[in-house]
Amino acid sequence: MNWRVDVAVQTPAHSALGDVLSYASGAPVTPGALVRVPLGRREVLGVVWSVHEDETGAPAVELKPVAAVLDALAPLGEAWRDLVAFAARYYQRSLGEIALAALPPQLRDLSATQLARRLARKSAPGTEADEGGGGASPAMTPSAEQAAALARIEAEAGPFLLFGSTGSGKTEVYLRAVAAALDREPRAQALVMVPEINLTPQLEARFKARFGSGSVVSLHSGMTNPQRLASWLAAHSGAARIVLGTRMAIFASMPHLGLIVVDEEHDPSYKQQEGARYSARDLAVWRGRREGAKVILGSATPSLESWHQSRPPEGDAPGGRYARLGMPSRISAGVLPKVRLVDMNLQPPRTVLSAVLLDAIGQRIARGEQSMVFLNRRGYAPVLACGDCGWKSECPHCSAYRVFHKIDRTLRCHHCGFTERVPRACPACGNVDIAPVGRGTERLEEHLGELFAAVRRPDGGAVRIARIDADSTRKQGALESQLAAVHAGEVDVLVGTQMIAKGHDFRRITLVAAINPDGALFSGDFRAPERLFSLLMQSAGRAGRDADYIAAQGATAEMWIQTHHPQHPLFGALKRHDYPAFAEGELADRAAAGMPPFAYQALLRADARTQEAAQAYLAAASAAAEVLPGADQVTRYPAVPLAIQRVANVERAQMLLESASRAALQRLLAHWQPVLHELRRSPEGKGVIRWLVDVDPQSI
DNA sequence: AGCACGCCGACT
DNA sequence: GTCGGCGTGCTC
Repeated sequence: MNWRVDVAVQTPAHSALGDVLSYASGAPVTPGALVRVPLGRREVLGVVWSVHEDETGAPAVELKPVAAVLDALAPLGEAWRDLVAFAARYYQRSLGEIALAALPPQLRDLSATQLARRLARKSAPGTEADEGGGGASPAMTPSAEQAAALARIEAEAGPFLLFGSTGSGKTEVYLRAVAAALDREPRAQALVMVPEINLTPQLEARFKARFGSGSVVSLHSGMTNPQRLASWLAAHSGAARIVLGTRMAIFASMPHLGLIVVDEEHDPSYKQQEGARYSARDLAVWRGRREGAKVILGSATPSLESWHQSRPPEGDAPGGRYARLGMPSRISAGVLPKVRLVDMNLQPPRTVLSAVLLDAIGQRIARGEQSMVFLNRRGYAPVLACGDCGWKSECPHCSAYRVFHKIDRTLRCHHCGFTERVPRACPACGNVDIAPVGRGTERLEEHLGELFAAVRRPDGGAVRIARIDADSTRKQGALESQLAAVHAGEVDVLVGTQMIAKGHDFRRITLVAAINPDGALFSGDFRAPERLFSLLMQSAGRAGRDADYIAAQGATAEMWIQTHHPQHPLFGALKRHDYPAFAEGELADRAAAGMPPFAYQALLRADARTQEAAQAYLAAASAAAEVLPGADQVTRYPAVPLAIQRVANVERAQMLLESASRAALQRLLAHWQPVLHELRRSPEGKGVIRWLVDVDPQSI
């Protein structure tokens, strides 16, 4: 008897190959099994998607046989395959691309015997770590708010939006919800996701302290391939009861999944920005429903999508699909920091740091407290310019300026990476008087150093200023050691990008300042205010985390914001720490303008040698979409260049699709896919390097 | 995506 | 005379 085995292999999103490739097998193979199959001249890893009995015996086309079945490993479950299939369909990618990306990379290079050997070694006695559960650290008594949230999580199906301000103890709720889920069923597993790799170590420590280290594994791209494989295998076998990870972890194979937690669910990093552009948060909700696992989305500043989805019923209008659990009180520090706005219109022109803010920082230094100054732009200056001829440090390959990095005297393009030494004189006219324009964290650090040069700390020492951004933390372990220095009190003023605003628990910081956040207020990107509000709330949350310290010092934690628009409603809501008010305002605007979450969007992007070629492709694609199913309910906007039109000598253009009906948009996209593929081969597709579809784009 | 084949410039 | 540039084409 012969079988035809349909296998998902890593075929690119827009190759002419179908979703699955068929192979011959002399024995039946279980769907979900991992196999090695010949593809062209090489042999690749694949996932068996379906198996058909081949009754004819003599097939029309000769199929190549399956090379090997990795039968040491249990086949991937139906629920996992459904998740992969859904993600592939929804985000317009090939099945194999998602399926293979969801597996640990090392699995691709392992033969059947190598894998079997590895698994045998893993299950050998002596390698088992301590059992989870028993060595659990004692938990504190939950607050009334935490207890109420947990009771609803226990009683209702969810999904839940846990809306808790910074310091309200969301992590304790996660820990207890995980404990409850694991107790409910002896084999149950929990998946806990965080937005950034940097945030995994402290969370991992808390979970290991509570549940024992043997049952907790991590899954993120900062791990080595062998580590990732080990974690993945532990999750797949059920040995790991708890998986902590970044967005990639949403595809972890967890046969007994009972709970999914998405911490900081509003964070943009849950949306993958290259390759398959999936949202791990949205997939978490889908996966939870498919597998009967509870889902908890947690945030102090939820995404407007989740906030809207969790709206309570009002009059005869039904509520959203999520249950909203509010935890407004801050337990780790008595009061939220006081928000102070500095009206920069009243400051001398071109002021970087206002006198009042400098004074406030100076007072902190005098008291031995720490301050954090935050500017979302790394480098010394965003542009270098010639005063004589008007030359600017443009990148020759991109439509952007190269950033001046004084520390190594380079001009660096933050888009394509092109780096040169800073010229001694203007490359255009030879003038030696070329000057930095604007400021980044490097320059701010230098500037603060000059301003506080004469100031002494209480112990008589000089003021210590440190900077944390992508440049200062490039080396392995650099972030950890710099954070440790801040914690140890070895820093008085910390300068940094948004990297320092996220999650890190600085105990001794009593002042946080945003130097220049105005850019996002009137940005073309409709989500910019939402991101700014969230960032400022999170930054504010960094101040005064150590309640005992604050109380003992009689200090007040403060969040300072320098702005030219102190009357802006965003700042009004921020002053009151009133996310709901901010959200209602934004949602009203979005509803009026017919934007998400009241509409669904997708982008078609084309990259080409010339802008004309990119736009011609998009225009042809738009014209072809006219007659497709769903087109009558989908608005197609004209093709436009991207904000940064050219990167690494590639011209980029995009086109927005929008619909009040997610189904209609999906229908159109599904029918569009083959057309887009074909169009690339036609004259209209001449010069197009690549195209891609981004469903539910993060920014447009 | 890989990995081939295939047809035109500067080097041992 | 070869090494190698990346343009098109194919992979069950």
